[in-house]
Amino acid sequence: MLEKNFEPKKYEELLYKTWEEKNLFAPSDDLSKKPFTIIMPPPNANGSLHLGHATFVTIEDIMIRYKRMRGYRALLLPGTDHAGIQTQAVFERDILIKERNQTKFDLGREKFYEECYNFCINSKSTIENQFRILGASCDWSRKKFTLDPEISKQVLKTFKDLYRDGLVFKGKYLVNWCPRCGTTLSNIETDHKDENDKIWEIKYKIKNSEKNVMMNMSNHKPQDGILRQAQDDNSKRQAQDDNNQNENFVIVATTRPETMLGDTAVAVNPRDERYKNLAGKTLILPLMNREIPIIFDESVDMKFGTGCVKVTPAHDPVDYEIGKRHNLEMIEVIDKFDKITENGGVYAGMEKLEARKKILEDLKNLNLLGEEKPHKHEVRICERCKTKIESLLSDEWYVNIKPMAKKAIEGIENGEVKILPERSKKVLIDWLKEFQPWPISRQIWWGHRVPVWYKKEKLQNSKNENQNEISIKNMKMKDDEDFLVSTTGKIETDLVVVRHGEAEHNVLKIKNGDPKIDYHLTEIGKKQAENLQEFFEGKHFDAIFVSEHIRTRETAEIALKKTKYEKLIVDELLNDKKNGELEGFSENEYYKISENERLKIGGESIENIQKRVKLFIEKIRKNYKGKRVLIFTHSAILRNLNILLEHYDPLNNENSSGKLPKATPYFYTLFDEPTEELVQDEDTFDTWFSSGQWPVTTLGGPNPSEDFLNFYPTDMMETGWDIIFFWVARMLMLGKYMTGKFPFKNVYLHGLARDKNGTKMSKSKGNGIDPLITIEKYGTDALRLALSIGSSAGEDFRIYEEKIEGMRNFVNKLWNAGRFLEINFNNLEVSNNKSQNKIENIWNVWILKKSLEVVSEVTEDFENHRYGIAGEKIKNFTWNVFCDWYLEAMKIFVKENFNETKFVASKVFETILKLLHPFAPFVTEQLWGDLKISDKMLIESEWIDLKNFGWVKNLIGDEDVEILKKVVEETRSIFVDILERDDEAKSFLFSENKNEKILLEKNLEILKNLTGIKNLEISDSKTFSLKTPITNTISAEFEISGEKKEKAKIRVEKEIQALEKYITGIDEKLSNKGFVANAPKEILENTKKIFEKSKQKIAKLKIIKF
RNA sequence: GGACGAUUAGCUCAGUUGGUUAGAGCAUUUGCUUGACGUGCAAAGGGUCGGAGGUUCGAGUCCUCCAUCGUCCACCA
Repeated sequence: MLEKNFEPKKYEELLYKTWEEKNLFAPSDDLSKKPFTIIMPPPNANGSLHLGHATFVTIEDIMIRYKRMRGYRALLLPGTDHAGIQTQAVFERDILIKERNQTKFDLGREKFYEECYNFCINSKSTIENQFRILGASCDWSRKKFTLDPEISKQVLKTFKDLYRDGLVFKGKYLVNWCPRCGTTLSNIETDHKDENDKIWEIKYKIKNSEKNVMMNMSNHKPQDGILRQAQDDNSKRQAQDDNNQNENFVIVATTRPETMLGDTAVAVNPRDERYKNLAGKTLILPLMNREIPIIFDESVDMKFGTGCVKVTPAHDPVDYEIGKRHNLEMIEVIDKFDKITENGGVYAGMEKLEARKKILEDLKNLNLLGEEKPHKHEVRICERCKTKIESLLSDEWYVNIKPMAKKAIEGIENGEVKILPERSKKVLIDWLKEFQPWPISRQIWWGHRVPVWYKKEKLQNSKNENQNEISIKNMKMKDDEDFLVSTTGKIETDLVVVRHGEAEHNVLKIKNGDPKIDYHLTEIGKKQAENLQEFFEGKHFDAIFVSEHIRTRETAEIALKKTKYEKLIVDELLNDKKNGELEGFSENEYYKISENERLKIGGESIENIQKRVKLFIEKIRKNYKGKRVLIFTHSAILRNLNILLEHYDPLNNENSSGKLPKATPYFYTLFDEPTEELVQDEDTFDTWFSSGQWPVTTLGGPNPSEDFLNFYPTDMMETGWDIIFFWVARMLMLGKYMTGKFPFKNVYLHGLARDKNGTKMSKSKGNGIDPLITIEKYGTDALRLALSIGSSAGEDFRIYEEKIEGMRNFVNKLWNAGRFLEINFNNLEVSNNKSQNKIENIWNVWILKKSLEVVSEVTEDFENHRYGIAGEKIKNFTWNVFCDWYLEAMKIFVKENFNETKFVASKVFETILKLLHPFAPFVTEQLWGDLKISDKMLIESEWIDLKNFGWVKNLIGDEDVEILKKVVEETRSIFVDILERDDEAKSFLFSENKNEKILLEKNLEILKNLTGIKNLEISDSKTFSLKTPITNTISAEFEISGEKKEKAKIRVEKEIQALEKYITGIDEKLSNKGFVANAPKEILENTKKIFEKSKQKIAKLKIIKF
């Protein structure tokens, strides 16, 4: 017997354990089923569960559970992200500084990495278990971590590939530098913040100024003008500044006076009349006494400040661009530790802000400081630690995303990748169109270390400018020769090996090892080769080999149609296995003969093939060491490559050895020891560089591993819209680059959780909802329902305790419906063989039909990703239809139609459990088990197939239920409102229609129960009572006492009024020629019907006598 | 500065392609209870759908403008 209330804590953990132990989260291995894959956004390994996680887990789990029930090979693949900068910051702050009073330098790089790794592994298991609490039905056997050896290996290799393809470059450019994190950041890793700051005016002397300049200037008012003479200043200053009496100044404004140390020009707008005559002039930079030019640049806003801008190309993005345009010197004056560099003259070594103070002071003393004004402006801050960003020049690795972005844009535009909500399409495309190179190196230790190795000897020759600088970044490299891009520090020769596409002899099942016999590619084979074009486009190979067989050449030629290459090198070592006398035999006959026999008649031994492969590899080693080579060959060669190059086996296991996928690239690397001592680059990759490869690497791609072949490209990428640029854009670009295919077909961007007032949830505001506390209090199902019902793609949603409480109530309601069924039926009976039975009870017919309507609607909503709406419909059906009407009526009729009712109630409840399971997996699974619906668990049951319910269509009686419902609603309302539930008063129902009268009589007990009127009778009309029409033929009649008559009268009058108003509207409509002519038939006829009905009702109401 | 979104009952939100008298939950008021559930049941009050135009036989729904709020992007010294 179920308990009175559902207590989630009692069941949730156990249920999850059972699912997991029974391995029900793993995708079915039935390959005839379609795959449906979601790669989960990996949460940061350092943190704990927050509502954002709960949101995506809920939505993704809904998708996966639904698809699993629909019979897909559903895979929800979990994982965690090492989250470079963030983890390093957390680890430094919380562990090193707080607990041990250490810095990372105390540990050193290796130790730091090791300890940070352990720290992550610990947090990782915490968050993984928290995902279990959320009910995520993900396949834990496939879980991944961005720093797993296999993943890391591929991440580094991708960098190498990009480098080989000319898409990676190193350069010294202006970057966003976070002084706290001590690293470069990409643009999207910075935020903007309004800040109340100050702006200072500084005077820059014009060198050798002439009178005419001064005269022109005097035409301007001091406020907007902008050149002022020293004489304009007060006499005190004049006295101090006697020597400069006749000099002119340009006044610039700045919020960051310290940057003036690096000024190399002052810019004005070329259209600015005020400064036309400054052409060719130079200025003397105060404090530094450096001569700097006046330049003219369109980017200067004439209306802002004085219209003169000091230009510091090395420390400001705008100035940097101006500097590039005008070929200005870039003088670095602020270093990566926020100190003034040795270029800063006497200020060298000072803290940035300290220097600012001193500079202002010195300027004041020199009488060169103008006004100081408060100034509100936007500053850039570090997305992670909120520290103000410094712009400075730094050597970084960049990815030229332009070609990849172009492809991504195409994919989005042509619908290859669909995005929900639609509007995000434009946002994403606009962002991709900006084509800014992506800086991917970060100056932190935690992450994938940049796989670039410098020759130590050369490094020692170059000078390390700054003692504090622990990076080798600033060391100069002469050219490409001086470094090696390598994932291991060894010289790496990459082989991409492709088996030919399907050829004629494959179809004919004929053995062919003689290259003189031409078997061409079939149409399918050509198609297979064509599918490689996208992958090879833009890729560079140092040599391309084919075997002597025409099929490899054809495959190569088609596959490389979009690729630039010189020639195909034919090498007989790559030929297919020789068959000797068995050449041309059918496979059947061939395999009848033993290996030994075959060798005797000229067949080729495995040893011999291996010898050929070895020879070939030696050849490559000799001629293409450190390069990348593409090979088109045969399965025999591929297999033996696998055996020979033990370091990597793309076949994964022996089961797959039977069939090697055709026209699929396999990747191998040959390693050779370098001859010189090498030192690895000290930077690590931007976290998003590895997560950008996530859908590929988690599946073991781009190597043709089983999972990669079975699940890539994935079906759905579900994530928050806030990381669309960070992540979605990068995955599209890198996934396509790595595999030739976009990593997912659909993107669903969920909204972000907000509190009741619509403000973002954050720890600092304290308005966040902790999912774990919430679950503890209300259960996982309640939280999941609150997060999913009423949410839609891209729309932020509000979540608050009352909402969760409401969902908890619903879960309990469902539980009790189950409990009620258990009380009545003990267990449920859903076997399909009863489907042929006639259903006689009208309530049973009605609920069955209603439930199927819901199935149909909800299924469509699921298919269209309207999960919020689907959930709401199920909830409403369960509560307001099944419980409030059906179960209430059932209480009365269950005894008469026990078997039939048991069957129908079971069937409908089964339906409810199935529909609701994706949203509320725990309570539904528990009920499913407790009511013994099936031996299978609910999670593995099949979705309702409407085809099995065709017979329901022919059942009749559901319309009668609609009539009864109406009777109940009308009667109940009057009974409560007018009669004030006076049980003494007599209440009657009356129908002019004989059948209806029988219907009412038959359902009298139900009507009594539903209306709450104990004395309800079916009777002939009594004219002395309050008689209210319900339908055209049915009326309810009440015997009411004197004081209630007035109330009744008001009610009836009100109703008449409303109806009359309504009917006037309809009348107008119907007399409108346009409406009659244009409205669709259905609408028109419906309107007419309603008009008549309403008219009749009014008439009936009007004749009521009180 | 550019782009996008929102504005419907006191609060939080639905309202699919324009077509019956605009819905739900919460909150409010009133009443109900001997067994599925008070984490419940029933009834009631509450909206000229932000404003102004327009298209249409018909607009919460489509178009234009405006207002307010919000978000994202962007180099304003």
